[in-house]
Amino acid sequence: MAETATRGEQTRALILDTALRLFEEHGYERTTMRAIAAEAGVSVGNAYYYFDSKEHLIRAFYDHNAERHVAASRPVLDSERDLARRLRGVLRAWADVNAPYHEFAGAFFKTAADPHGPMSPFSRESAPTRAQVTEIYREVVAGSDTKIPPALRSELPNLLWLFNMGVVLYWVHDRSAGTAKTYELIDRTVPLVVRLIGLARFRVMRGVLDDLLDLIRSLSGAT
Amino acid sequence: MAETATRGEQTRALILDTALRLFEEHGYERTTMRAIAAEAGVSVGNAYYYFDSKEHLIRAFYDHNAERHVAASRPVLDSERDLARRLRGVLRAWADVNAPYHEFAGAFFKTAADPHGPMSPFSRESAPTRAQVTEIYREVVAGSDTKIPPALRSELPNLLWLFNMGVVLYWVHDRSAGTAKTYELIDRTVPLVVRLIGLARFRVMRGVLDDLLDLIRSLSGAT
DNA sequence: GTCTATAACACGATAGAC
DNA sequence: GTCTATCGTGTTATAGAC
Repeated sequence: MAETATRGEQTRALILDTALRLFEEHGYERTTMRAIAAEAGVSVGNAYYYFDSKEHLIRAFYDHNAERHVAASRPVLDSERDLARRLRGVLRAWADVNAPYHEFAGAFFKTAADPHGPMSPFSRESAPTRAQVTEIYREVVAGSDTKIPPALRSELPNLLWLFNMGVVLYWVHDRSAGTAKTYELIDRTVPLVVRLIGLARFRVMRGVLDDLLDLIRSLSGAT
Repeated sequence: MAETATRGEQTRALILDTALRLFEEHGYERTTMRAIAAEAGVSVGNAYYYFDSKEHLIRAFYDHNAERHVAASRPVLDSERDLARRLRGVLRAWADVNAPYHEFAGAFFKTAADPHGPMSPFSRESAPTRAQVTEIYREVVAGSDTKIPPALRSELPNLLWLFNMGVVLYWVHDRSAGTAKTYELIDRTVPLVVRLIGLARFRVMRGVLDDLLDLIRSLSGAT
């Protein structure tokens, strides 16, 4: 593609890369905008020219990693048909992609938690990136040979995205070496989730499931 | 009890009350420590003498509201035996108690999301308050006449506390008038939860449930 | 449109005197 | 316990250069 990015794009990328590196090295809070600008060899004003705020650097990082997550999910989506393997592969891909940033992910998570802020994963500004990731889970479901109750099928990608958010929640709190516990969480919850999906066929579960889906449809859009 | 609080306790309470009032009136971010100190008639340094940081004011608020939640849950716990009614009553009590602070709860939520920060509901510093609230859910279960599978019984209070956190997550994002949607969420999820607990008796569910409980025991304590 | 340099502002937080 | 003075940092403003 375009080997030659415009000068602005280059500067923007330089500032972002520098910021991410300093965040990795010294943490988010302890990295000042002045330090980022100095290390990148630009003025503070220039950094603010490309990023409206320090938090917007996190958003750029978030969008960037969502794309890497999509790419890292490609192999398993192209090679596996079993639902559990597909889901497990995509979640592990997420953890792999984000591993280098685990140290400062807390700060990222904190700004993401601001309910009406632009960084919230539920916000309008996050909609494009959210759609991009939800699309992975649509493909996880669509490309699987596992039988899925039709009532559940359309809502399932959104539920799996929510499940992904749950894994993120555990991950940011995970202090085990190499976030081993998060990988264990993925490996052990995925079979449970798939079994629950299978259980949805049974008469006794159908009542609960239908009510749940009905509830989700009626309450979505609180933000 | 002690009609005469020490001077320190009085000053502390004065600062806290003033802060909460200003948070309600102008929001958390827009209320400065200078404004709190000025309005309370003390110096900024004195405010910091009693509260290590602005966020610690939120912690004091959180502890205070946990106590009010316990008190507000008393009536339903003393009068109802049905599990669904008890659970519903306690959750609605939480929403009632926190209603006046919904506007600035987002800021509170944001600082609570910092994984290794002292405000995280999973942190060691939060353990006493968390225990206090979990105790409500232990009582919800213990005082109920609904049949609960023994395997589930001991872990259930913790799971219900987690469920409460889920309701909080929805609540902070809820922009409906009077957070009507949150009350709807409570009213409609509680029967589902209770039905799921009942389903735990069935053979097909037992496998999933046992694995889940096993997983929880093995992964708890990631923080 | 892209970038620099410098100063200034607001606010959370701290130091040290009394 | 309480105060005043001061610091560090995110952010903005100004005034311009290429």
